[in-house]
Amino acid sequence: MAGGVGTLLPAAPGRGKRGMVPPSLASASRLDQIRKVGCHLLFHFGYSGMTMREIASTLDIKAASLYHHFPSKQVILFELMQGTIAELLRGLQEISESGQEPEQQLDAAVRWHVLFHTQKKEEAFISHSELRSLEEKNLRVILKLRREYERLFDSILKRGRRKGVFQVKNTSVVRNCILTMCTATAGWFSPEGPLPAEAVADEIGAFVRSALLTDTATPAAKPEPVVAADYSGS
Amino acid sequence: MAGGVGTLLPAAPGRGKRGMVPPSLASASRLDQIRKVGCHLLFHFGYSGMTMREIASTLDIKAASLYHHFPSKQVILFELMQGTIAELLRGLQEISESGQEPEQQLDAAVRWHVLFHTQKKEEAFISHSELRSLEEKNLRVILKLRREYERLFDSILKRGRRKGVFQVKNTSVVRNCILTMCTATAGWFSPEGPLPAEAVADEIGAFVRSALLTDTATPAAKPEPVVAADYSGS
DNA sequence: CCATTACCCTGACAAGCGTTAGGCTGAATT
DNA sequence: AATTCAGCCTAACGCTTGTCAGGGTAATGG
Repeated sequence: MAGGVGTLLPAAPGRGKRGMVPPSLASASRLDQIRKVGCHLLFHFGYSGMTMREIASTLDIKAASLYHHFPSKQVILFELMQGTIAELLRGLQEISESGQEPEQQLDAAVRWHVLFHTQKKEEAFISHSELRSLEEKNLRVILKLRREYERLFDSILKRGRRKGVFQVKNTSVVRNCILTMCTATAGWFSPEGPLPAEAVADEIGAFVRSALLTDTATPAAKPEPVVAADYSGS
Repeated sequence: MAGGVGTLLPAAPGRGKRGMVPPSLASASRLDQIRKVGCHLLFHFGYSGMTMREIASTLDIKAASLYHHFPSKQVILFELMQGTIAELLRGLQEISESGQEPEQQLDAAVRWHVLFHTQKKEEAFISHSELRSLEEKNLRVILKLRREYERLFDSILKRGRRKGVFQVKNTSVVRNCILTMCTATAGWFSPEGPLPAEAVADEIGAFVRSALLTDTATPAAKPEPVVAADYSGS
């Protein structure tokens, strides 16, 4: 990573024709191949920029054959988003049922969110950028999951505030700030970059901790000082 | 704001047919009308989801007539992005030429970025989400502006770190965190929400200050305590 | 009064879209 | 040996896309 913001590797105009099946998914089932290729194209071109014919040609089959596996283009998008967000939600549910203190839960939640968005960056990116492409019925399903996710996150923040360890003025502003910051890693993080996902998660975790923790709070399980030399903040 | 993440007001499928010219732009020049309507549609449907025919029908003219004002769809997008990012950049240039201390410059930069993205949310949102829709030549122009923006922001962070007032481990991670967090306000802020843009900018400013300032740093021009009662952070 | 210009129109073009109908093939199941 | 069925095909459907050529009309400026 470290560079710009990304999302533009295979340059929109001359997207490289015809079908060499990416060897990475040669062994997967056709269904998974379609999912994977669809995900890739959605990430790079968006829903209305992705075509069934391009999914097909990447897999060296014809567009019509896709309908043996999926009933429509919309369903490809919907299942991808549903699966992704549901998995993301399950992770947060586990954290919030862990019985830990709010400081540790916040740490874990941020870490989980960042690692998820850096390791499954395409799915994650799509799941928050293609809401507008969902048909109404599907949209309602996704928004419900999403609201539940925000609700859980908010409850961590609120418990921390009640306990006096978080400085949070407006819960939904702070929640939006934290979540969007973590979500955005899916846009700029690159696994080929100098920093591994773990390191990014650590740094963002420290960032959020410093931003929220009151000075009387226990420093949570802060793994290491934030700055190389000089100071160790908070 | 305060609710979900947004960007989905006019529900994709049944987007409300035919042309009532939005009265808000009845007096503008045709060129500006096209710009404005194009911006609106780009915001809601993305580049490949926006059609020339829909711009036209909103203005009660035919699609072909648009070509009297713009040579192509691509140019509508490009000019919009170019103008927006250039304006954003000018603001940051002024700040970084102000001769203030890094703490104040960071404050001002965050505030500028947030206010810009909340007040011109459509243009701003498009300018960072539609990079992938730019033709290569245009993309290079935009990326140049963008990199310059990041460079200026980085230099504020680095000066603050050298001075010992910012705790910044990895400059580009921290910069990406701050900028994407501020940028994302264009996605969830709503002028009809309970909080005015100013208040959001203040709260995010405080968030960033708390995250970055070392405990030896002067508390900058912090306008008010971060939490209602109990504590005043940093 | 004539010429120019700004602006919009009709009508069409080639290309591309998601999707469907119907048929072929070869392997698995009975 | 007969049947089923997954998986792919060709061919086409109706529609939408960006864009262009060419023509009209009303206002402007000499």
